[in-house]
Amino acid sequence: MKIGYACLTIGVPDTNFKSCLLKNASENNLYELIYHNLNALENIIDYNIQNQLLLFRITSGLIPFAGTSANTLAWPDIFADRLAQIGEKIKSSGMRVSMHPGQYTVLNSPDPQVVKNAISDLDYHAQVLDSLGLDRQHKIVLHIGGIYNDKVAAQERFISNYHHLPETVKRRLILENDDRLYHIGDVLDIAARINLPVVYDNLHNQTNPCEGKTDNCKWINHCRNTWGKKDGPQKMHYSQQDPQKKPGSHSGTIRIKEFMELYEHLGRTDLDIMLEVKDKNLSAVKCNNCVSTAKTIKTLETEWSRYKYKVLENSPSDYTEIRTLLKNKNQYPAVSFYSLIEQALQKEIHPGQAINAAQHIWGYFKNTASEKEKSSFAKLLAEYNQGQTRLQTIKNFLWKMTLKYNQPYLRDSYYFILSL
DNA sequence: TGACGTCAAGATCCG
DNA sequence: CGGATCTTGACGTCA
Repeated sequence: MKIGYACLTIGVPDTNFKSCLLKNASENNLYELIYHNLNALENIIDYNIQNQLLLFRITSGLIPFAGTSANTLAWPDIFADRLAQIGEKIKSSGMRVSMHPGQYTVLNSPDPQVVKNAISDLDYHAQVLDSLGLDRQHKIVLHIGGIYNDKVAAQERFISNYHHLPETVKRRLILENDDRLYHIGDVLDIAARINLPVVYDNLHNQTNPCEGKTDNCKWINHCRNTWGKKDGPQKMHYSQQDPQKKPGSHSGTIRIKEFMELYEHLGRTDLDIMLEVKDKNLSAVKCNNCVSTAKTIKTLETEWSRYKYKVLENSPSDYTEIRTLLKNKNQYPAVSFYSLIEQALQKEIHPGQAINAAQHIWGYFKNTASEKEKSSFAKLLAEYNQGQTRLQTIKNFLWKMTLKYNQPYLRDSYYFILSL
């Protein structure tokens, strides 16, 4: 079982993607953007390998405006070597990647121009994966599209347009249930007629269930049969509802107990799970660590080193409890560990605790900081105490100090990137 | 015509 | 001037 995340990282240096407005999409500009984005992608792949994250979705924004008339750059040729290099890392590490055109790529539109654009966009996605030198187990995920007042006709149009796709796309295409129009039953019907694998999305099935059936395991096992040997292991999308937001909104982090319930109820590990969640790689590492049986307390200690100051800021009592939990070096209490972190991060930050955590961070600098920096920090704390400065300002200051005085331990801390 | 979703660019505001 | 915060853009469908 591989567990992965989609498109972006948090807290990993030099992994941001760039884009531009349509009006600025000159060849020169596009060249620079692609050059930058391929470096970012390679840095993400490196990070994934280091952290044993072997499932990943590549962002559709990798090549800005690819597949549209705004980008006439021969990017597959120009960047052939770079793409091949990155592909080698993916292959040699055993990583599986995918791509997922968004809700605006609609293959079954009654408008021929929209269909043409969709085909061109799918072709672009296939070109990326082909240029990376990856086989057909590296998939392209697509939704069915719109209904246009006639669902039957719309489904027929999807199938007929599918047949017009180039082989490079067909061999990678897999279909996903969406949160509004085509539920998992619809998608299974369509997929059966054109022999495509189906990706089950649990949250989409919650907001758009098939015949009111929300038994995840049932649908997952149903979809299993759509996956052929050449397609690689079955894939599914997993996400959780953000309780604060409207139905269908992804949660900030994967609540680990809820995830483990599904994992254990499933009782099989011959499938890959793509997480869709705001904290991206953080949840992927979390879930990975919790399903792994081969890890030791050392893994959790490394994770703790990243979370600890953030936990201290939100909840000193949970901080103490986690430290106690990690004292027994012969156990591997991963789920308890992450549950306590989740509990801590849900708590409201009290100013006194925030100052305490900031002072812990400051401890790394108090002997080396200049007089000016010392007085700046003191001033910020005092202002924050009186409600005149935001906590974020203090954190920005400490982040600058972290880079200036090169403190790797702090540089990797989630204290700086988890804002909730 | 606005909402939907997602991200970063671009614009604007502030000290 | 630099940094923080707000608005816009790019896509297509549906209410």
